[in-house]
Amino acid sequence: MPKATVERLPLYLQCLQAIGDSETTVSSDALANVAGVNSANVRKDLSYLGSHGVRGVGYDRLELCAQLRRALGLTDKWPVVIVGVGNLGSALANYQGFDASGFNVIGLYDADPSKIGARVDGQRIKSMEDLELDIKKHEVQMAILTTPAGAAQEVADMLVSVGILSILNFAPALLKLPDTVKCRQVDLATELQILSYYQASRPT
Amino acid sequence: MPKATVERLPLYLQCLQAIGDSETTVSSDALANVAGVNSANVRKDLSYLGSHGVRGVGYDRLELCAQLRRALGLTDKWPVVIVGVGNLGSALANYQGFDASGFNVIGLYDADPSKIGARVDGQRIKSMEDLELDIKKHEVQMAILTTPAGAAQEVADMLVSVGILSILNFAPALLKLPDTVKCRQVDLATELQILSYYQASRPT
DNA sequence: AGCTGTGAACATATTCACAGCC
DNA sequence: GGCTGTGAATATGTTCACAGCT
Repeated sequence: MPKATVERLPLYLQCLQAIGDSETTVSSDALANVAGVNSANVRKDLSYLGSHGVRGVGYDRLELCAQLRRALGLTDKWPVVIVGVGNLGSALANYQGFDASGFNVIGLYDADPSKIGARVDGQRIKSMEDLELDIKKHEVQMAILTTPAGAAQEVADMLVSVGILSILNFAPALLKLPDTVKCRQVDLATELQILSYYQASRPT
Repeated sequence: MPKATVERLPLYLQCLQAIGDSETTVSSDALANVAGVNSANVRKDLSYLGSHGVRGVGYDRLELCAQLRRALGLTDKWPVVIVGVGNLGSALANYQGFDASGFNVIGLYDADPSKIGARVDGQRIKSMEDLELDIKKHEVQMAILTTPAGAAQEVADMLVSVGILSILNFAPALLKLPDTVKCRQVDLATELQILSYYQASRPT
């Protein structure tokens, strides 16, 4: 499946949720409008799912949701860990959508001893030693990294060494990782700077 | 300038910062290695800056930084507002890199009266009324949206009505905006789901 | 010798346009 | 009539490969 398509599938899922129960069937046009995408593009994307939309009608909403979930590998919930429980880690830990999105936060971890034992969204913050043990025990493969920039590489190395294969990195640091590990970077400065470009080059 | 190039410029800037004072000159190869990009791609990207690298030598590090900044419209600091001061908004407000990235957080705002007056990173949380006034007064064009999903659209509409032209949206909600307004969406569920796809389809 | 800048080749992604089916 | 699925056309992006400068 093309990379560009993969990156749009979650959007479609989100749009279908937004459309809600009202419609039992959804056309590529309707989905395209909500998603802000060309409708031919939507159809081509969905055709990779081996989806069978009905000509003259559209796609069955629930079936399409199920197909998107299956394609994204969301049939079972992925266990994930959150490493670094500052404001950002806490914010993510409090996010109520993990379950609906297909994920299960099995633990929160921090290197700061004074934080250990505190509760965030009902979960006890655990130590970095616990992190290693938990990853191995639950065969966790995905981690969310919300440590300070300075600690990110070191923590990432440890995560990789105990079996983590996907990292969602919110720390403003470029990680050097083996190419067996997939990483996505979310960076505030980067996003603002991209907006700045378009802002600055706006016709006035 | 191509969209793909624009989205890489901040990365180059970050890489140059990471390379630091040690080198006075940087080759496209060196930059490519740090950034994880093909070196021809780097050269082509930089050629859009009208950059003058020196054959046989490379690019002058400081000059290149300056050119990247200029191209991204970061010559003056953009004033930005943060709307919604929950954990996420607080986390972003505490980010120490705004200044170095080219931005200046002029205020934090929340709709919850019980939060108003509290301090985050030295700034007093202000009301939504203040938000409108401040945007107009300081001619703010960029906003970071960190409200709950339910409030995002309403707040966005207000921001647009008082002159905001770029929104960085962290709320898990799809905003409907006039196409004069540029928006970038940062979504936890989306990022995890993309990772899930590659995780699930990994050769085992 | 070492590096940039860039045309040409290739690869990926998007959109059009329409046949085919309900 | 309305919508899907998709080949063909177009647009965008990446990489190669090398001439040209220092």
